[in-house]
Amino acid sequence: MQSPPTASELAILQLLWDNGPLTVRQVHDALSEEKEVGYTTTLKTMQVMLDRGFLTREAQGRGHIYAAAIAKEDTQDKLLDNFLDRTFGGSVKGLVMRALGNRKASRKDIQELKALIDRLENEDQ
Amino acid sequence: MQSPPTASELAILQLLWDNGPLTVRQVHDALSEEKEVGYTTTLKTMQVMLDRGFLTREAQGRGHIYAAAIAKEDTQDKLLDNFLDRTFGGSVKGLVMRALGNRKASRKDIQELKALIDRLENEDQ
DNA sequence: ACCCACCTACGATAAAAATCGTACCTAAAT
DNA sequence: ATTTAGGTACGATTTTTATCGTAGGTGGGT
Repeated sequence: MQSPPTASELAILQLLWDNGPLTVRQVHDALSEEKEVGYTTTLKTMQVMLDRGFLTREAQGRGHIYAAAIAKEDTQDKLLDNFLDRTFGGSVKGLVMRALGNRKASRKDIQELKALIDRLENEDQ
Repeated sequence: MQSPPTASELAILQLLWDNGPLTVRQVHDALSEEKEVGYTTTLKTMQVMLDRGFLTREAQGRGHIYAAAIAKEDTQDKLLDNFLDRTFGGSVKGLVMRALGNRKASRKDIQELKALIDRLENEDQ
C-alpha cells in the first residue's frame, strides 16, 4: 500500500468497514447525506480505489458490490502514525493528553482507559 | 482561520513553534534535512502562509524573519478534531486506546496519563 | 419488441497543493 | 566601481485530488 487513502477515500472505507459490502448507489446515498456530490464522482472514486487496491468488487446483477480490501485497524494505525508525526512531533503523550483533556469522554470511556493504563503499567514491569 | 494548514505548511509551523522566529534560509535548511526541496519552494510556501495569516514577518537586514501567527495548541486541536472525525468516527476512546495500545509509552508518560485520568474521573462527579 | 431506469467506463475538467524558474534587488567583499 | 552571494517577488508549471459529462450497455416492465 503505497500512499494512504485520501480523505474522500477514507469516508468510503468507513462505510464499507461499518456496513459490509455495498453498491456504489448505497455508498453514494450515504455520502450524499453529508455533502452534495454527483453519482459519477462517487463511482469514479471507487473505481480509483479499486485500482489502488483499497477495494475489491464482485458482479452482482446489473452492477457490482464493493468491499474494503484493506483492514480498518491497519489503516487507522498508519494514518495515526502519520498524524502523530506531523502534528504532535511523534509524541503519543502529547496527542493523548490533548485528546482527553479538551473534550469530554464518558465515564465508561474513562473506566476503560483506566483499565488499559493499568494493564500497560503492569506489562511494563 | 478558514482551512487548516496543509502538511507542508504544518512542517514549517512546527519549526517556528519549536525554535522561535526564523529566516527562510533557516527553515529551508532544516526542511532540507528531511527531504530535498528547492529554496524558492520553501520561500513561496512561506509567502503563501503569510498571506493566509499563518505567519508574520519582520524585515531584518537584507531579508525577513518569520514567526508563527497561529497558536500551536489551537492548531493542533483543530487538526485533531478533523482527524478524529475522519479516521475514528469521532471516538476519542477509539483513538486513545489505539494510540496507547499499539506503541510503547514510557513509564513516565503512563504516570502522567494516569494522573490526568484520575483528574477527569473526579471532575466528572 | 421497446422503453426506461439504472448501471459502468473513462476522458476531461476543475480545484488544490506543491514546486520551481527567472528577473531583480542589495549589501558586502574585492 | 564591480562583482557576487544571497535575498525577494511572483508567475508558471506540475502533481495530486476531486468532480463531472457523456456515451453506451443491460435487464425488467409493459
